[in-house]
Amino acid sequence: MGKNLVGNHIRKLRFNQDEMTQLQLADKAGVTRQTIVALEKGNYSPSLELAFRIAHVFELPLEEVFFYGDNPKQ
Amino acid sequence: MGKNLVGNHIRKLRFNQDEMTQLQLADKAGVTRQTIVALEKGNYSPSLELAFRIAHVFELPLEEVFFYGDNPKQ
DNA sequence: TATTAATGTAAAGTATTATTGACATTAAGT
DNA sequence: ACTTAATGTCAATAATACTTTACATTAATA
Repeated sequence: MGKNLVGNHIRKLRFNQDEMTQLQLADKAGVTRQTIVALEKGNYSPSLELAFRIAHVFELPLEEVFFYGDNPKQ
Repeated sequence: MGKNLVGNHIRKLRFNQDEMTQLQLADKAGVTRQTIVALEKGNYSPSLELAFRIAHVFELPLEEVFFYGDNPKQ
C-alpha cells in the first residue's frame, strides 16, 4: 500500500527501557532480528498483530510505540 | 504469522456512529469493500497503517477499534 | 414484481510483510 | 591480535494482506 506512513519509537524504547538488544526484542516479540532491524529503519510498517506484541513487550499502549504520519505523540 | 489474534469493533462502530455502510467506510479508509468485509469477519488483521486509517475514520484511538486477544477493552 | 442498496462469498492475482541464511563492520573485553 | 556481542545489509523465499471481478442473497421501496 505505497510508502510507509507509520513511524515508531522502537529504537529509543529499546535503550530507554531496558537496554534490550534487537535480538532480545525480536525473541520477546516472536519475530526475527531482521524484522526489528527493518522496523527500526522504517522500511515498512508491521502487521497490527506484531505492533500489539511489540507494544506489549514494552508494556506500553500501541500508540505510544507506533504513530501515524510524522507526528509522534510528542 | 499463524491465526488471527486481533479483534475489532468495526461492525458495531459502523452502526453506532453513523450508519456507515461497508462501502462508505472502505472509501473513507482507502480500501475496497472486500477488505472491510474480511476485517469484520475476522479473516485477518489489517496492516498497522490501515488500522490507523480506520480508527481515524471513526475518530477513535486505534485501541478502541482494535484489540489483541479476546479481551476487548470492554 | 422489478429495482436498488447493502451485504456475503469465492477465486485468482498483486503487493507487502516477515523469514532464512549468509557475510561485513564496529566496539568491548581478554 | 583475537574473540564475542551487537548491529547493518543483501538476496531469495514464504506467508499474509489487499485488490479485482464476478455473482448470490436479503430487505426495502417504487
